[in-house]
Amino acid sequence: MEMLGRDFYLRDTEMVAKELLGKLLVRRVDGWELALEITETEAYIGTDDPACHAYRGRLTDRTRVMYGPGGFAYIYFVYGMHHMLNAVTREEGNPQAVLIRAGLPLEGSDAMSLRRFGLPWEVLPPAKRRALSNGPGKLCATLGLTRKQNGLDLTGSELVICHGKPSPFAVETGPRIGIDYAGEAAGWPLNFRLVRKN
DNA sequence: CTTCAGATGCTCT
DNA sequence: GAGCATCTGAAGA
Repeated sequence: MEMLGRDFYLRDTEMVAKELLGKLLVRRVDGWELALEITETEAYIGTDDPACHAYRGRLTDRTRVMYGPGGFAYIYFVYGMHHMLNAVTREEGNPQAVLIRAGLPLEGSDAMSLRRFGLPWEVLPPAKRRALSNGPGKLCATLGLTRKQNGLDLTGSELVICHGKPSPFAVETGPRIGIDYAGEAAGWPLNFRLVRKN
């Protein structure tokens, strides 16, 4: 599978968020190659977005990666126990990012299952199979992503995004999740979900 | 299926 | 010290 190049990320964040749907998120760790199809994303569009960590130009150690060029991983820690994975977008100095909220295991599901539950994929009940990567915190736990991976180059090798198999799907748009503090901006239609028809 | 509380620690004021 | 881009299990309907 061909990896997305830097230019993919140096564009309009909303467009990148939509186009990341159906792409393959590939994580190489402990000799494994894990891959998920991205099924939900969310755009955080910079200094004028009250929900964005870089709102009003806030620049701290945590948000620093967002101020660099697109195509790098912005991974942060919330709620005392969960990590969130974002793909930084736009050019250097324009702090925007796409939160990867969910995916479907496509490769290495056995390794993912062992990492999360200590059980092989074959014996996982359907509910636990779904729980591997149907939320942003779960996805990071399953792929072994923590703040140690913050700043990884998405055009490198440990964590990359590739073109998926061509397969038609629809895109559903909705409000962003879990950011009520952002007021009206929570309702901006910047959440995108991949929906495949039957 | 739904709601709900508690967990837990880093980040910024 | 307050709040957070969440998850889980338990309980009810």
